[in-house]
Amino acid sequence: MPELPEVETIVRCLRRHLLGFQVETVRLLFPPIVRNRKKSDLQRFKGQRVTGLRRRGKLVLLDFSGGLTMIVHLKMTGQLLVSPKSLPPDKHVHLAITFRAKEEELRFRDVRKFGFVLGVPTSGVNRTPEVRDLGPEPLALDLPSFLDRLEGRRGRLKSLLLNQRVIAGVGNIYADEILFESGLNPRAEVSRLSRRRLETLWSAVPKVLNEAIAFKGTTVRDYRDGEGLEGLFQNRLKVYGRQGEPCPRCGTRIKRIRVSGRSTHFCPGCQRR
DNA sequence: GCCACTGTTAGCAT
DNA sequence: CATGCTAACAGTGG
Repeated sequence: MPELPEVETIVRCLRRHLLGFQVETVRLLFPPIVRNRKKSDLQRFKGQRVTGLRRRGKLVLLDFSGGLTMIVHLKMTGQLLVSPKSLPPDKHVHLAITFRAKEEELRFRDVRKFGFVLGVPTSGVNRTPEVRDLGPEPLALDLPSFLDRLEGRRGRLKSLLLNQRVIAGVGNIYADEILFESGLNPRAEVSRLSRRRLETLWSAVPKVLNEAIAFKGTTVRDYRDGEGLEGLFQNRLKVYGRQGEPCPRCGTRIKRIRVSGRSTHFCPGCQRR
């Protein structure tokens, strides 16, 4: 679920709550969510202070003193929650970190268990495959670099937006919204798009993502920020989940189709190609 | 109860 | 190498 705007919102929220606190205990309740060979690697974080929170694509990076970083991917249903220690965790909480002189603990909760946590040296973050294989950040991507990335690519336009090696952070919801904003068809063949259309696409990407960040992300079902709060952008979605409703631009009924295995929402009126 | 569906992506097939 | 499908898991809704 969490795509770039949701992860960005979580990171900003956790920053306010966790920065400077020193880890007291690390409780691993469901070891398979840890991607390190040795699950005990996470115990190295004990005694370290939180020095920073960052986002890369859809990954959350928690930096600690002692040169350690915790990489978290929330996949479909993962959550990072700051919860009172007095509130008993439910069965979907797989990791809990307590801090000195803090009544709340940080919990990694994930109903579907697709998400993961990985402890690495901060100096090696960019060399870990999860980070290394990501494309550029869409909010800091100039037009020439964008066009370079698409050079020689083929396939459906939507698959391209979803490909994290091309651009990092766009998922199913925002891919649909970006394509609507651009007036481009999700099934368009990438290699046949004019330069002008690619330019339109390029400008729509940060436009949609920044607006979604301003509204603290989209809650369809599971997404919550670090405080357990829902996003507000779901009310402002133009096409995602709005099949059967009139297009806000031209009034045509929004359709829902399947593109490379993903449910896809678009307006047949203003996204003809 | 059964079946289809879900916001991601690794791993395999083509 | 690039691109396309599917399964991994759990829950929900028809």
